[in-house]
Amino acid sequence: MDKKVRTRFAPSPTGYMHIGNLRTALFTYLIAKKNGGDFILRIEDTDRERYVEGAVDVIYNTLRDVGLNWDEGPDIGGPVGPYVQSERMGMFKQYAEELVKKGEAYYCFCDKDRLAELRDIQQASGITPMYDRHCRDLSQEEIQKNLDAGLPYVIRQKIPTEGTTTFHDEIYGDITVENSTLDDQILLKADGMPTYNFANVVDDHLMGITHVVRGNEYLASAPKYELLYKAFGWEVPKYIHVEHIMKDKQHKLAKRDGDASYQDLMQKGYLKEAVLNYIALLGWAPKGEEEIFSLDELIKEFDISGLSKAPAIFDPMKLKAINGKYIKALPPEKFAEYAIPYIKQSVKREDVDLNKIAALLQARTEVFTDIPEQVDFIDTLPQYENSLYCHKKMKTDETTSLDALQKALPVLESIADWTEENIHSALFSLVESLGVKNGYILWPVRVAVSGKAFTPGGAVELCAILGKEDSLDRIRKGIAQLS
RNA sequence: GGCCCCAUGGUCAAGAGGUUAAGACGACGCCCUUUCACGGCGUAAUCGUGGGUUCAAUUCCCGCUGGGGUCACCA
Repeated sequence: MDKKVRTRFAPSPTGYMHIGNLRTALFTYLIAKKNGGDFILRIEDTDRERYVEGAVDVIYNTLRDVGLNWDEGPDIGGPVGPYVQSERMGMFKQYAEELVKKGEAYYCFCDKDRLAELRDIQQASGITPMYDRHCRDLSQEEIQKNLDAGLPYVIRQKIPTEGTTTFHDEIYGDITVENSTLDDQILLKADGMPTYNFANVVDDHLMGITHVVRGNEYLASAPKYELLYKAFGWEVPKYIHVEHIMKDKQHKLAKRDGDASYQDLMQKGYLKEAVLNYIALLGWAPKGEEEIFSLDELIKEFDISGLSKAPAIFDPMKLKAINGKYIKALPPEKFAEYAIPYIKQSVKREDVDLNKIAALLQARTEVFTDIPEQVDFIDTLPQYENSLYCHKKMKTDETTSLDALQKALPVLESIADWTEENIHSALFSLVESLGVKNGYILWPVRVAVSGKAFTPGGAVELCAILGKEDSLDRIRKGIAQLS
């Protein structure tokens, strides 16, 4: 029987959750849960330069918000802690030294100046910059002498000079590269701290990680990882390299694009379920035709074979559409709860029924931030052109509209109890007695009352919301404007 | 530039050596409807390009083109 699946999400606390990152977390989580395994959170906070106050909370909050709950992590602990990389720093030196003993790594005393100079020369002559292995074959005596003299050193990986290295990726298959193209990368820095690549390999091994999901940018360093695992004699985890999320064909979705982070999207009025659902679909395709999935459904549906090899372009339209589906599926009370703050942004008057407005809005809202503009006519009737009254299909124009409004006004004035039902029957009996099409009366009324071409609801609903006095007032204004 | 990866409609994408080349978003058209929306129905791709292999390739191989990634004592 296979051992238990363990996956990990290992973000750097930058204070920003890119949706590509969140998607990686999602896939990582899904692979674990799909196989009844554990999802582990490891914070990679060793980059002090990039440290941002409160950034770890952004990670916690985002993950919790969308329901990606971790089984082990900094806050809840676990058997293979610590789960914050800065607290693990002391443990890497011994592993680097173990590799030196095995002849898989070596001490390097080259200083940064020499390396910079080397790089300059190589670049100038059009060669790919690589360490020239100056210290690779130092004698035991030389090494000892330097060590005794207290010279600073790093430990480098000893890459085979010949042959090829092949690693396996679950979506790309086998990938082979010439060892001669691989650099003798630094494992342990002069300050005794591990480099990212080295720490990653050791941490993943120590934490028993079985599947590594990471961005495609790591594909190029994967052979070096492969070699490291082999050097240690450790079992290599399964790799799943996922492609980037693009803004367009040649640019990755970046922070400045405004759609790039989970926080951006939340601010724009998207539902977290919709965002999670949409990003799952970016670079992954379900087997069937269904596209709307809850997190639990994703666990059932997800399969690595559906992952794409090509980058995917982020499509705000599609996100909107999916968000709209989630909004329509919301219980009306829930929708009202979300929508009312947005309605209040443009509706300040207090004599209108916000819940009623919300009910009208639900079927025609794709994103909450669209709401204020849809209901801005409620507080004040906007200026509008008489051309709004003209509708070829309704066969209305300025003349017929004036007539319609003049006929509708007294009928509406006579309504004692201003309810939607009463308005409806009053207007429809007028239509009937005149023997005209519904639109003959209703279209002009709606225009007069809203001043807009598109409104959330028809004439009857709008009148009911605005109240008798305001509705009649607006109709009178319409009559005046048309006269 | 070296190395690696990728390439089906505007976008996300399914797909198999021989199919009418799914579906979704968007677009367009029609229907429903008191507008818009919602809903329903329908329309639009020969699979980047040039060569192979094959009875047959969009599906396999090679070149080209295009795009992406990567080449730090950063993570």
